[in-house]
Amino acid sequence: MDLPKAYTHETVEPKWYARWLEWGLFEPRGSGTPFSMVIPPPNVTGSLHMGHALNNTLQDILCRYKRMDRYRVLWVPGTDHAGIATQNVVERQLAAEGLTRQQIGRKNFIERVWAWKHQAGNAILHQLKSLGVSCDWKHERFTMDEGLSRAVREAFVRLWEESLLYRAERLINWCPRCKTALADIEVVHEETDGQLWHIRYPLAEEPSRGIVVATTRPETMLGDTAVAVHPEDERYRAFHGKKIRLPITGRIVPLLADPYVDKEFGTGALKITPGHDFNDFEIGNRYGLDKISIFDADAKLDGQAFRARGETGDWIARYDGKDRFEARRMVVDELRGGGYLERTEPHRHALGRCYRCSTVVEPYLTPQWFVRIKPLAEPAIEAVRKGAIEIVPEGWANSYFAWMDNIKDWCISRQIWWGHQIPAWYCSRCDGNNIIRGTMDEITLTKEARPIVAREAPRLCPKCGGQDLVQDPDVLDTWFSSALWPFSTLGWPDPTQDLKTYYPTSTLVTGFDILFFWVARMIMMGLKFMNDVPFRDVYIHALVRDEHGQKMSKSKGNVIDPLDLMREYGTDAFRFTLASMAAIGRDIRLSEERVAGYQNFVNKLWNASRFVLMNLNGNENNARQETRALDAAELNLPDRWIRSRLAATITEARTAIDNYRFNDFASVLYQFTWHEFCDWYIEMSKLALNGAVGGRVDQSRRFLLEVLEQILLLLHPAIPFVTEEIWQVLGPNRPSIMSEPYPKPERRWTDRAAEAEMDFFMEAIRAIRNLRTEMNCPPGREVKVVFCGPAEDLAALRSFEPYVRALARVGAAEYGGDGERPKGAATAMVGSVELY
RNA sequence: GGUCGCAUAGCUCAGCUGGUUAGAGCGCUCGCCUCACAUGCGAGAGGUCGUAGGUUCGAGUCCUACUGCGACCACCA
Repeated sequence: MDLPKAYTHETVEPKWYARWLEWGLFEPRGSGTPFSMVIPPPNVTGSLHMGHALNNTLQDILCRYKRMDRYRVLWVPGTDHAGIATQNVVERQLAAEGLTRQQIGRKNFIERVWAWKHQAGNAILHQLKSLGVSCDWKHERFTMDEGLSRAVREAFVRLWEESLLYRAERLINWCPRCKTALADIEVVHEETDGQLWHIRYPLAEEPSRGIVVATTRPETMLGDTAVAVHPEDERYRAFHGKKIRLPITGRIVPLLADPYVDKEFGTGALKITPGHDFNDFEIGNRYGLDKISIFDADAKLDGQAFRARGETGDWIARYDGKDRFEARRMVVDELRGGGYLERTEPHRHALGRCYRCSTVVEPYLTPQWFVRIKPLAEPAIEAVRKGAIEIVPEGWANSYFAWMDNIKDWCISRQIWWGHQIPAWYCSRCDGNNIIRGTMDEITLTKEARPIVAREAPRLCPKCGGQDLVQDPDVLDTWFSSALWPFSTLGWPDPTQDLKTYYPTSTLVTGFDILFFWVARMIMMGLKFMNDVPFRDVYIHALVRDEHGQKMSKSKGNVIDPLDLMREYGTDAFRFTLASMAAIGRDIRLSEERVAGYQNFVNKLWNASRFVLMNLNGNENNARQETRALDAAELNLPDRWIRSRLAATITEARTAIDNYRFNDFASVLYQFTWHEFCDWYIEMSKLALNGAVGGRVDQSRRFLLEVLEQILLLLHPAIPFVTEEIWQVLGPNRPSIMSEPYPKPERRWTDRAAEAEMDFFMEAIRAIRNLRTEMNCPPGREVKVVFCGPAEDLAALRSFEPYVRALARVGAAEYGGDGERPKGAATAMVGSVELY
């Protein structure tokens, strides 16, 4: 029964993690109230970063606490297939071999992604394990597991059957690099310095007159089908009803008067490109304008788009195949050459970029699948408004409402290969003209194609009995499967015991960056398919920044690898740091010094434990119940005090964690452990153990052990490894600390009189030490102290004299009878301190 | 453009529903290798709580404006 002089996290951490697994301690146990959480599934492509570390540390603290507190805890881990991100990774590998996915074909490509997933995809889970997370690995799921894929198909089909899903040609955000549609929230708007080009469009009838439009995207004029002005704009009243002949294309377009146009902006005249601008699209719909899609999927000019309309001219050949930015330069040059470019001015505006690859997105007219979202959003809004779901900190509820109130239909189809292929098929016989076969096995579907939606591939066309059915080549947005995560991981659509027991889950811990991507959608889908919220509480934690408050990013080179910190300072120190800085609603500025500071705390706990251990004689455990039940009358003051303080600490720690105040939790325990238990209680216990203050020595030993064990139990959720290590040395061969109940304060422990008395004595000791320092008294040198004050206080001090002697190095004490001194003010009672 | 958040010791931050001398960690100063711990012990310096008003018996804590940061949302070409 001994602790090594130094704590070695390198060997202790893996040892205990392996044993916890072996003992099945992460699996739900007992018959307590269920407490369940699902992990925000990290991307299979990911590696552990600070965000994951914080997110999972907080979840683990909750789980370990609840588990010890006798809840039946299930924490479901897993990973997300991360469609575009993963596809990009594997495509890059192919590129290194000089290949493209198109060259190897869809089937081979998907096999290749799976191979990659099996080989490298679970790295992040191993990293999570080294963080100590106590999730139930037997429940591990992957969003493309067979079970979860079935859930995805089921959800899709049900939405379709209830007309909450439709396929239609709409203007969507298109990433020309990923070559897929994106949902609105997958577009990151970025303020960018651009230009505003003022272009003169001549009237068809009188080319000498014209109207000047202002645009940030001159190349889109090739797709213009109208010009609009405000109906009450006096400048343009004379133009109403006129036709305009566009430069370059020579296309004749109408001039519209529409109040949407802002008279103040630019020239007050707006070119309308319904095929490449969301507003123009709306206007186009109102006036029945042609929507010309001037680009292909690569955002290169598509000559066919013009030829198909019967347009002619050598400009078509000139622009055909040109990239959109090249086209812009060409258009500007050509306009300038033709005298159409009136002027340009610098203009700052928000540019949309792909959230995966930062390519400037292109509004693009294509057939896509959409979720009709309003009917799903309404109950989801209600759930938060009525408190069925509580968002912490509540400020985020505002963002949630703002987004949900203005939510637009969700584009869920993606033109990539890695993901859940859409469970819709098309009949070659019925729909032949709408199915365009490309090279290899690629097909393209027109907007008129009529999908047959089914859970499993149909053998025959239900209409004509045809056998040649092709599946929709698109896959679903990754977030579609994530939205089902809280119930798909529990076995849905089967009515499993897990679902019954653990749904709705208790708490979701996540970052605000995926509030809309994920949280909002889980709420909508949970309510839709489970008729109940997916979780009761949503705890939204902050971002981990560097010590200067900068976002960590590879490009800035300020990324701190959590694994490095864990290796250097120990996982417990790292976890405790994260917890202690996780104040509600505030970003975390992580500095390495801070972690080092908490490593000292771990070390302090270790050494305090060594002290306790070396003072035990082996019989203490037998009498623990007795110790806990002892009456105040049987105890000396320090014992009464520490027990009372312990009770208060337990209450505060529980309250903190119950309210997701992880920083309070950490701070309360730090304070108690170091500054009450170590600084005072242990120091005073030395006298008791030496027999210098009377009382029973065995009782003092038991008290030391008892309080230390309570400290270990309290701290375990935050620093699981070192607490288990000490726990096991204190009681060899006993069950894991994880299976112990979380401390509860007993009413009799609270002893306000003892606390007041100790405060008084501690103040006296500090006053003496203070005076010693002021008079430059060497630390080892004993002094004589004269106390003056009310007789009652003097008597109290006299009873405490052995402690005063030891803790303030007092060799002799005198008690003068100055009744004038204020009662209870210990500092004032220290009349004089002198060398003797 | 809209919404929200933050401004408290040198640094990073607590301070929840307004109430005794505003706290912590790190850093700093001084003195100590005191038999658990120098990853330590003891003592100490350091803050007109962003600015200006207001509510109140009383405000870092509530209200208003301003300044400075930051975030999110957004179709003004």
